[in-house]
Amino acid sequence: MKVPAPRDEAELLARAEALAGRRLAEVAADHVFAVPEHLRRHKGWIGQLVEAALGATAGSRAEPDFPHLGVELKTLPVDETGKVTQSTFVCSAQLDGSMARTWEECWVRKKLARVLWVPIVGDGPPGERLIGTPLLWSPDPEEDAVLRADWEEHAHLIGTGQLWQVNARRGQVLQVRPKAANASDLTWTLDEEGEEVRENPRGFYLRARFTRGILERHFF
DNA sequence: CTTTGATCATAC
DNA sequence: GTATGATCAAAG
Repeated sequence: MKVPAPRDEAELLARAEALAGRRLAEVAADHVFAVPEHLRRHKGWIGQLVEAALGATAGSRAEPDFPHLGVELKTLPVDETGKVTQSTFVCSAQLDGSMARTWEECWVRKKLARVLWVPIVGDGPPGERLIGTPLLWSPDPEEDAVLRADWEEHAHLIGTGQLWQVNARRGQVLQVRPKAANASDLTWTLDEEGEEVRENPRGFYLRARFTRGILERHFF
């Protein structure tokens, strides 16, 4: 079943709400997706399935899932009580000096400007997991402020060649972690002297605490 | 139980 | 190599 792109936010949200309560195996059957026994070798399976079910324009392009709506789709793994259990990847970090200089123009802020969060309940076999109640969200002023503070700290260190000081312990809600096929995957970055050196690619992630707070504030 | 650092699949 | 989609698994 091929789903056309949603016309507007209301249609997108309505579709997502219609999926709530369904098992992933049912949704997969509708869209001719094979259901893996576990996600060990299929880590992006849930996200891709939900994209198909909602009519996202799939692909590896650097734009929102719904370009005409400016909406990004993120699945959120939660336990039976609705608590988010994992961090959420936002975007990769530009280590080569081409990173945005201000929060206003950075990728993190653009990506998080409008997000459709779709909770996925359970950690058992993927097909048995349930789709939860979706939430169409934008950061409120407090959330934007804390994200900005974290981003500016990371951006400053990366921009001044101090990547070695950046690890996952930094950032209240936005952290920087490896993002690669494996630890031997290297990209170029600049050290403190401006010399090109090889480093592991990194990405920006939202701590589970942050996304947990978003769901709690809206549903409890 | 939670978090950090590492890893998996796929398209281009 | 870059991007998309994330979860795994060891360590705290």
